[in-house]
Amino acid sequence: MNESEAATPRQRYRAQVREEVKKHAWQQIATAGASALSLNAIAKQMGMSGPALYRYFANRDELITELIRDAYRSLSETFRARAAAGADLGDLARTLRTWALADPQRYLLLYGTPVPGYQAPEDTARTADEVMSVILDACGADGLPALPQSPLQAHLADHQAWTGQHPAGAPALQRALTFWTRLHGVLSLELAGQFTGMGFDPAQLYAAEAQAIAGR
Amino acid sequence: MNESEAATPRQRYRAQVREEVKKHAWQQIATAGASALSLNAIAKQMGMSGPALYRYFANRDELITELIRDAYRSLSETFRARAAAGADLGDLARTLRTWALADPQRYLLLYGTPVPGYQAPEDTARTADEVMSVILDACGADGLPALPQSPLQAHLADHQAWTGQHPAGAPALQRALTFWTRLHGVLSLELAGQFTGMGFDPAQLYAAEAQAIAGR
DNA sequence: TTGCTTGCGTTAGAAGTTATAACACCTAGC
DNA sequence: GCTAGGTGTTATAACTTCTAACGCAAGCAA
Repeated sequence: MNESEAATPRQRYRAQVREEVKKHAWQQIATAGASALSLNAIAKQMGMSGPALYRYFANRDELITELIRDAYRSLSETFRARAAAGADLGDLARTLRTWALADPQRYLLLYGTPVPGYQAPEDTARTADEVMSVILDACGADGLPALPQSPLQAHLADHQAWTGQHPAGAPALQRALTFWTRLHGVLSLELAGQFTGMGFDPAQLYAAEAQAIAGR
Repeated sequence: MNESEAATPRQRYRAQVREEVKKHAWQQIATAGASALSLNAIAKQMGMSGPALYRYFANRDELITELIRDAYRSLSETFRARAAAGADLGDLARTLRTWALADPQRYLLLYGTPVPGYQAPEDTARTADEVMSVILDACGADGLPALPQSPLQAHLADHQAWTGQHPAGAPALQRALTFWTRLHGVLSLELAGQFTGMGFDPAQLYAAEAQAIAGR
């Protein structure tokens, strides 16, 4: 938004083209995965020659990073909107699955296998923190099912670099992390197709895990 | 083994070269990920010209498939050996983490983001079933911590395509699946580097999850 | 209105990649 | 010892990313 309503016509045009490039990029990623994304193919689809795209993105990595940025923003906005509408932890779990299934490769771009050594830019980490912050808020609610007592809570209480200034107690910290890892566990295996042919419904497995952490 | 002690010297040589190719492939994967694996680069490392490798692997996909096959075999053998030595479910959890950390990209090759549409060959599915079978065995033991009752158990009892002829009850089925998804959730996020900078120790989170499923 | 600057798209090209084809050689086995 | 099959070679096609050099045209300013 900030980009497309820029002052000069050139900036507006530029923003518009960048958006179109990203649109085609998402299409390619959805069908063949991020590793198969080709700047050249995108350029051809848009009716221009390959090197022209480099006016808009310095290289392939920059485009992918921009896609990651957008994906994090989308997830963060979705979560904050639901939280603002009064969602509890269980609602957030369902929201996450809906968001992931809407575009599996988008989820996997954020949480799937990264290239070894890839360093996410600073601002995406901050957007990811927004997501975690919403989860932490919801983990502070009353009436959530008990989690097994474990030495983990003491450890987390002593190592809260990731919580920022969030005033969450040790049980909430454990619940938030567990929320993340358990739901990601089901979701990523489902999206990777590891459950296909096994016969059961991944949604029910997911729901059971969500209920164990977030209750009814 | 079966391959390298083959009859003719040519077959023996062939098997030897294939092994060396795979060795270099694993090195490349470990440092740059599977998507960066280059047959050409491997050939140069081995002191031969690019196309020579195609005598040994029909194409890149076939090499990667072979690596996946080997990885599954390694995991299955590791698990069956531990089980034969009397390992319980908690031991298997620790075994899994050790195996994964020994070569993160090997774990991610099996359980990370796949190329959309990639179909694993039949025999790898069977090797993966061996792993699940060992887990199911361990899930049938007495004295494991209770899992929350949920409609999932009824659903799993009705949809057991994946259990083969394994005589496991519904609680064991749920435990086995949960073992897989929860441990994978922690492990994959850790290997993907999602915990770096958060301050806590992933091993403790993993241990807590392992204990919740497998007990002490 | 007349420039001038800046940005955009082009082609050309270097350095990679996967993969096929055609050819030479060597070796294993008859 | 000879022959056939397996192995490695080079050449080539069709891709990829990305840089360089060029021309054009649109926006901005005097």
